[in-house]
Amino acid sequence: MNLGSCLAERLSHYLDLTDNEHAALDEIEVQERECKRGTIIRREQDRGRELFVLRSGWLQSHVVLGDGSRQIMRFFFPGDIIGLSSLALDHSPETIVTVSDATIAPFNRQKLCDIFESHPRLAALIFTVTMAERVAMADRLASIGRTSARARVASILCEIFARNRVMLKGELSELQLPLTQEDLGDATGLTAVHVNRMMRGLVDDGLIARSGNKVGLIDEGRLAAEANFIDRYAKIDTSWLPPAR
Amino acid sequence: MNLGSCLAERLSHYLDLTDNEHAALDEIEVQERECKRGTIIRREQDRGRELFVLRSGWLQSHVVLGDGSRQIMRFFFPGDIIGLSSLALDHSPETIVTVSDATIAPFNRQKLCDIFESHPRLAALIFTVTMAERVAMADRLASIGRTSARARVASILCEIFARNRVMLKGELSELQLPLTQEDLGDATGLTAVHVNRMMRGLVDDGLIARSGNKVGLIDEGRLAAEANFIDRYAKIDTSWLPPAR
DNA sequence: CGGTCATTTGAGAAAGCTCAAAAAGTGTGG
DNA sequence: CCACACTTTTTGAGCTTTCTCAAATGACCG
Repeated sequence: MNLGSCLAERLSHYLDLTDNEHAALDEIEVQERECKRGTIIRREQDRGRELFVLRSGWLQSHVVLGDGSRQIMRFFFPGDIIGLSSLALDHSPETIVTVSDATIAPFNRQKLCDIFESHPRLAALIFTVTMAERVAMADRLASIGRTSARARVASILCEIFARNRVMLKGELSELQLPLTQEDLGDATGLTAVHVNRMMRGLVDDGLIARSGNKVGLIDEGRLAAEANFIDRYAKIDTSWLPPAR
Repeated sequence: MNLGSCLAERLSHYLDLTDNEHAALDEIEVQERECKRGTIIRREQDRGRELFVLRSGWLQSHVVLGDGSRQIMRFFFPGDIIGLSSLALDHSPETIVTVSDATIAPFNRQKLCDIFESHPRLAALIFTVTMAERVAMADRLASIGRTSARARVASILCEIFARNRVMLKGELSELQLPLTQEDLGDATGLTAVHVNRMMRGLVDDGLIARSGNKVGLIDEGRLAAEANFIDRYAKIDTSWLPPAR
C-alpha cells in the first residue's frame, strides 16, 4: 500500500496510463500523513489550499446547518482526490473528517496546475471522473428528494459497495462499515433512529445481513432495484480524451 | 445576443481571457439552434455525445424514478454548458428539457478535447467552474436532506436569482419565472401543493412578492438566512490556474 | 368561448421525527 | 483481566410535517 500512486491506480482502472503520466502522478503522492479516526482534515471556512489523495481509510465531508443538524455530502474512499470542492472558493464549503484511521497524501494546487499544463489527457481524465462523481451526487439528490427512507438506506449501501469495488476489483459482498447509523442518517437525510428501523427491515426481508459493523449483501439485485441504484463508477467513457503526451 | 460567445462572456466574469482564448471559445458556438419551450434536448438513456452552450432561455435536467415521480437535478441558465453529465457515460443519466424558449449552441466533444490540449488555462477554468457547480449541488443536497419545506423553497429561489445575476450583472430583484410550482416541487423534493402553501407563507411574511409568474425579492437577507443560502457563483478563485497560452 | 393547464384551498392519512429509556458494545485505566 | 464510562444500537409511544385526494378557482390559448 505504500508503493506507487493510489490516484494512478484508480485512474488506470479507466485508462492505460503512459510512463510519463505515471511519473506525473507519482509526484503528487510524495508525502504521506497518517490520521486517526475522527481527525478533522479541514474545517468549514478554513482557507485550506491543499489537496489530498486518499491512500487508505474512509473520510466524509459534511456541513452543519444553523439548527445544528448535519448533512454528509460525500464519502471518500481510497484513490479519491480530497479538497477539490475548495478549489473554486476562498474558504472551504465543508468540513472533512476521517471516518476510520486513514492515510492521506497532501499535495499543492500547483501540482494540479502542472497536470493541466503538461498532461492534457490526465487533466481531461480527472475532469471526466469528476463528472461521474457529479452524476453520482445527482443520483443521491434524487434518492433523498424523491424516495422513501427504506430506499435511501438501500441506496447508500449500494453506493458504498459500488465505490469500494472500483479499487478492490472483483468480489465484494461483505464490508466492515466504520459508519454509525447517525452517519448514515446524516448522509441520507434521516434520523439515526429511522435508519435503524429501515436496516432492520432490510435484514428481515433478506436483502442484507449484519453482525457487529459488518454488512453483507444477500440479495444485491433486489437491493439495487428498491434503491433505484445505478453504478456510475463501474466504467466511464474515455473515448473523447486527447492523446497522451 | 447573436454576437460573440456566451461561454466566453460567462467565463470572463471570473477571469480576463486572452484573444487566443476568446478565439477558441468562439469556435465552440458557431452553430445555433432555437428551441420552443418544452423541447426535449436529450432523453435519459440517449447516446447523445454532443454538448451545448446555452445562449438564451432556461433548461432543466431531471430523472423519472420507478414510481413515476420526477427529480429535477439542475436548472441551466445562459452561459452554462449543457451535457457534461453524459461526458463520462455511454448513455445520458438524465433528461434535459427547455423550460422556456431557448437558444442553444451545439458543439462536439472534440472541441472540448481541443481546449484541454491547446488551452490549459481555459480547461482549468472550466474545471473550476464545474467544481463550483458541484458545491452548489452539495448545498442543494443539504437543503433537501436537512431543511424544512419552507427553507427549501426559499433556497431554490435564492439560487435562481444568484445564478441569473452572474450573467446579468448587478441589480436583479424581480424575475419572470417560467417554472410551474410542480417544477419547483420536483426540484426541492416537495409536492406542488406544498410548494404553493410555502410560497404563500413567504409572501404573507413579506419575504417575496408575486404577480403572475413574476417573483420579486422583498427581503432577500431574511430569505437567504431562512434558506441557509450561500452564493457559490458570485466569485471563484482562479489564482491557481496555469498561465494563458 | 370552451378546453386545458396551473394555482389555490380544505381535510384526512401517512411517513418519518422526537423524546425517552433500555440493551449492547467499546475502550481505558487500574 | 475487570470495572467504569461512554458511545452506539434498539425499541416504544405519541406528535409533526408533509403528502394525498378532491374540488374550486383562475389564467391562457386557439
